Amino acid sequence: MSDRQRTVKTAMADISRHGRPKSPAKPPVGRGPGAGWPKGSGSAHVFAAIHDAILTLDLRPGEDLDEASLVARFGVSRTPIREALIRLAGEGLVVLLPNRGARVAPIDLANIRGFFEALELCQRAVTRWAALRHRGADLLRIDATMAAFAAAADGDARDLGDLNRTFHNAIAAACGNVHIAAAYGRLLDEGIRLSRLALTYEAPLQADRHEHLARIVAQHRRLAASIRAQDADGAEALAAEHADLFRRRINRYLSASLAQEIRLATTL
Amino acid sequence: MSDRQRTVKTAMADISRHGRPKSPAKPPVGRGPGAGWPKGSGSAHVFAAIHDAILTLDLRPGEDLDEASLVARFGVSRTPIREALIRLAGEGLVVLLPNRGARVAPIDLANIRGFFEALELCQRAVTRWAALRHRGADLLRIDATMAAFAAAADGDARDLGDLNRTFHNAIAAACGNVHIAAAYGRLLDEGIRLSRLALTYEAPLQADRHEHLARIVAQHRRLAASIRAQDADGAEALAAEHADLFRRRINRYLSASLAQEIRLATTL
DNA sequence: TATCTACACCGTGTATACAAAACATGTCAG
DNA sequence: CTGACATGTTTTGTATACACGGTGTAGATA
Repeated sequence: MSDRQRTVKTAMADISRHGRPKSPAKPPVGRGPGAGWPKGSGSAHVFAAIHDAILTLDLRPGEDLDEASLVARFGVSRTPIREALIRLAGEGLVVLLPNRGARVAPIDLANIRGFFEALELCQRAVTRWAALRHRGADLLRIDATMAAFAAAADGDARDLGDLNRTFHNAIAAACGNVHIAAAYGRLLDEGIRLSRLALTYEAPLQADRHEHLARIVAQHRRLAASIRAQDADGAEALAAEHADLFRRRINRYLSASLAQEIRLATTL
Repeated sequence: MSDRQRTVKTAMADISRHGRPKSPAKPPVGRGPGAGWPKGSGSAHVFAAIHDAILTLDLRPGEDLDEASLVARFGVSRTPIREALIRLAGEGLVVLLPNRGARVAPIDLANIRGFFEALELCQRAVTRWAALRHRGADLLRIDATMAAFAAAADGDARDLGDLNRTFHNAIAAACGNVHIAAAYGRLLDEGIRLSRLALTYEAPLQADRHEHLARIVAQHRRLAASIRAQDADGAEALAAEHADLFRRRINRYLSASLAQEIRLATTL
């Protein structure tokens, strides 16, 4: 077996170890034809599982994905695997190399400025429009997701990325512009990867972690309040500030890790 | 044969009548296994052909796409057809209905305001950043595509949509932000469909057509000049103005067609 | 006549078989 | 010893076979 296959299988095994995925990793009854998932759900399951694994970095950026390993892991044939990979490529999470397979989209740290630039632009737009156009149900969702994040932050949950994304997606759902909301959603996905990449360089229990979380929660609260008050300018300004907080945090971690690597490289 | 199949075949036959596609509609040698396109190109060809047909409205918005007809039309099996449809769905040009096939994404005139809003936002950003960050090769491409559009407009070419899109894509390529450029590219695609939809309601040789084209060409020229001069504010303002010109043109045609339809409906 | 149901047909989702391209390995010539 | 070439293996791209879900229709019943 080649090295490519091993890496994928290892990462997928990690999923099980972490308790993911929520849905069963294998079809209810067994293998073989006619014994799989209901009907159109095999491809959807594979897509969701790989999507999740990429966002959690269980499948690391740049890692090779060969179809044979995925077939073995998910117990479906190559057809739904390939469909899932194509869909993931459409979302920018996977890169397809003609005649040479697929790999997890690398995180382009060289152009990270462009990422934050796009994130700020979309976040400002989405938040402003949400303030202007939200409906009752939107506010309920925004408040609920905000509370979920705040509770998890209080409770010392380890990974707040998903909850933060859910909060901002709730705002995006209220903005009344599917085009920008879709682009924003992708940026949020990429942001989760960045955030978790930075976490790997972060000391597990950093000194200012609680302070930082409190700042995020406070900004979320002000964001939700200005949206509720239909204060477009205020919401947009807060969105920019919030994006900047994220940017500074990531940049801090990345430059710290860079310094660390330089230190390592020079002492060798 | 069902009605669904007939509609697709008719539209595809239109492609041949119009002289499209540029690449051969069938593999060089013939049908059957082992006689198709090189290797990974069958799917790519189908994707490009359907993509083109959707943008030209040869495949009309909302039209059903069944795999059997596409198989017959392109001479490849269902597998590359399905891959192409999935990719197109990823770009928002096709809608996949679980267990019930695919259809060309409808043009959502009800939310057209959101489209123009997103277009203006992305066009402003992309054009501003292009002014700030362009490189030499970018300017060459921008000028070349601008000249191509202007020449075609002078020469009374019938369909300037592609050339206009190429010009703005050249600007997007110079903006140094792949995230927003990608979102902008999709909006330009949808804009072409909108433009051609409006054209169907337009009298073939409208009185103010030349005046309108001259205005577009003039704006393109000023856009390129401000980008070259690295005048970010000027470029962004022009981008907004240019988007607004497009919006007003589409809205004019659409409300004219709406009035026409109401007139028709009330006289019946 | 209207409605409900059983059934057959059609089309999609998945599995698998086959072909071609890329990759690795080993051999031979220089 | 090095490099180029040939061959076998691996992996992807495509074709095809099969099974399930959805849909429409015909017949029965109220």
